[in-house]
Amino acid sequence: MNNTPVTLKFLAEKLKMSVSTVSKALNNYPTINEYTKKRVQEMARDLHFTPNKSAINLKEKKSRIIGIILPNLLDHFFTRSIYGVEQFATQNGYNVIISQSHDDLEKEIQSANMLLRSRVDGLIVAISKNTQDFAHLDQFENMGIPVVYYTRNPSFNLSCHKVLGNTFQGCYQAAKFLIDRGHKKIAYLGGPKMINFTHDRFNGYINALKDNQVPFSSELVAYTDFDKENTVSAIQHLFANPANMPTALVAFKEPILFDAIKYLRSINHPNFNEIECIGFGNTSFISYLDSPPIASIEENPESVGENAIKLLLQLINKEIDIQNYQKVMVDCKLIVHG
Amino acid sequence: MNNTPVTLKFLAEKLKMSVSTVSKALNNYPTINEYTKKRVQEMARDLHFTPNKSAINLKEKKSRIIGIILPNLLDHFFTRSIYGVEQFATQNGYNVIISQSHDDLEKEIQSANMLLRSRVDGLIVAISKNTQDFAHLDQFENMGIPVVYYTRNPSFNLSCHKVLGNTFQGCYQAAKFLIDRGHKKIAYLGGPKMINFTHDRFNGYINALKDNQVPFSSELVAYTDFDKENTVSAIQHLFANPANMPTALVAFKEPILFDAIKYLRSINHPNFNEIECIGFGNTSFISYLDSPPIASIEENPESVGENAIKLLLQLINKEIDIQNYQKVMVDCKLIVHG
DNA sequence: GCAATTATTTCAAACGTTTGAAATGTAGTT
DNA sequence: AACTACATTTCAAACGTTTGAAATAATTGC
Repeated sequence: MNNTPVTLKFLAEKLKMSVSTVSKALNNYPTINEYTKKRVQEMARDLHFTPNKSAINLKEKKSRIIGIILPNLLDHFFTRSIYGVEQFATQNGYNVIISQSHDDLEKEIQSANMLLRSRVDGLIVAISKNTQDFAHLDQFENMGIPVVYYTRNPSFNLSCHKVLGNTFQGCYQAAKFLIDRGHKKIAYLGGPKMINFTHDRFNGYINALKDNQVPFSSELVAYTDFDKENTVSAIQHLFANPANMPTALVAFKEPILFDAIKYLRSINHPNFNEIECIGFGNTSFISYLDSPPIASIEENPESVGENAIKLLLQLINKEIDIQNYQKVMVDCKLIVHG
Repeated sequence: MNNTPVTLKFLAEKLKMSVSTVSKALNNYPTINEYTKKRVQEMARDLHFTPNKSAINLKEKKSRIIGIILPNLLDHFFTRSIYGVEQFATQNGYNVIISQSHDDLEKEIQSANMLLRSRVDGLIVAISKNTQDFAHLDQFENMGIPVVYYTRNPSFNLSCHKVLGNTFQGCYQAAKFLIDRGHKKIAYLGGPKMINFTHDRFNGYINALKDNQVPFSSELVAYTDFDKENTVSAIQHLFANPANMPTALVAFKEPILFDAIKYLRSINHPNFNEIECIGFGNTSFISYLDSPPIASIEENPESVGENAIKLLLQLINKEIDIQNYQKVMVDCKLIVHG
């Protein structure tokens, strides 16, 4: 359609004034005559002038873009957390570029590099499950671009900003809830050991037992990655000893909890109807299950996202020194169903 | 950390050569001496030179960014379609900015404007459910930036590029499947009438009946938006007449199908166990349901996304004229469960 | 030893914007 | 008429990159 792009220069020529006047008029400089402003703004509107962000970025040395790297968009935790980020970012004039690592380090490095080239003003990242080396992410801080790790983070590393679900508290609460309902044999089905917070969740479980004088039994603890067969054998392990049969179950994440429930039903477990289960998640699908968990540990992903972007913006605006490493915990909430 | 940013100029000063030599060396120009290239590339690596994309975009007049606008990221159809887009875009050196409209026109306009300012090279969009006016999207084509509508599109408008699920074929196939299993009373639970393809799905249903000499009854058709109560009253309507009781159901989308199943079970519908259902979707949660649909209409979102980006890249590369409006249909596949 | 080639490097302008400093215009005072 | 004091506009450089044209250096042939 249009051959000549509508730039400040183009507007300036049309209006027979200088480029700077046009620029200042559009940016509402007080030194520009009101009538001039009106003329410029009308012409800009009529000709559909759209400022070129690349040019602005180049001049301003900032992009007003926040990068997000996360494993995938199929997990509702992540999509819900994005909601929190986007909401708050947009309100503050920032845009968001989302990049999926598909839990693959190579892809994560690619994403990081492209976001670096795009000169994002800050980065929010949930690392892939096999990220051990952080050179690709450290680059950002080396260039003065703040990075906030959220959820999945390098647990051993204290020299980075973190926003985490308080997964300890969530798991504690769940176990406590089951104890209060009279359960003495509460099984714990943990997640992949390489995910950093697997340990925190287990500690929440253990501490709830301890604080309430419920004896711990290692027979009642098993781990699984997200693989179905793996989950089944973990469950078989948990329900193996008739003398030590669980009456309740806390699971690392809802899909594996559902797998567990499904398995117990499929083998016609004698106490199936009495077993009370809780998992991390709280998906809307629960309402469609016939044997739903008694409660869910709601991780408040939107809030995690919002806290991450809030912290990031404070770092970008230098309200917090980039070296003054922060750790923010977002509490979980137990949602009792039915 | 670093005070002076590592730019071409900085490298040039370090190496005591001109900016252009450095640039050409990094871009592997044949006129540059091999030894020089090596020196430059090493220095660039050692100093972690990262080309500034804004500067390149400005010079090249293209961003190598594809914009996507879609209603939300909570619907797996959309997240799966993004997978297809991202995959193919990345392979071809493009990055993707995703923006959610939250099914709100105002937010969609904002997203469009920001993507326009970012000078995306192309746009893929699934419009919000109340987008009637397209000025904010037409801007792109006016600036020569191709737009591909996918899934949700302005149905009345032939002057735009479209990539659509062949929802007619999907629904036809589902109805045909049920007919072949001997059903004569197949109910149809449709989606919001303002979504453009609601009609196509209904037509698939109707045509399957017609082609197989199954009489049509308007009592067996009802519509719902995604609101639960609305769905329940639609279901009540479908199962109201004892003389015309459905034995099967085709639903617009799985969540509403699940609501339907749940309701029928809750009222202890006498034929509940015989009723066979099919919905659009195919989510992984189906495996956890006790009364799962007999089949799902898999819409192949990844393929829809991939077709959209393929078409878009052809338009960007001018392999297809921007005015030569294309319509691509992606077939659905019936997945029989169990 | 010098012109003719060829190889390699540098110059300079451009992309579209912002912004402090300088220039110009206008009105008010004396 | 000359001066000050503003109001308004323009100049010019800068941001980091690319690239054709021009300049320079190195090599070859005679």
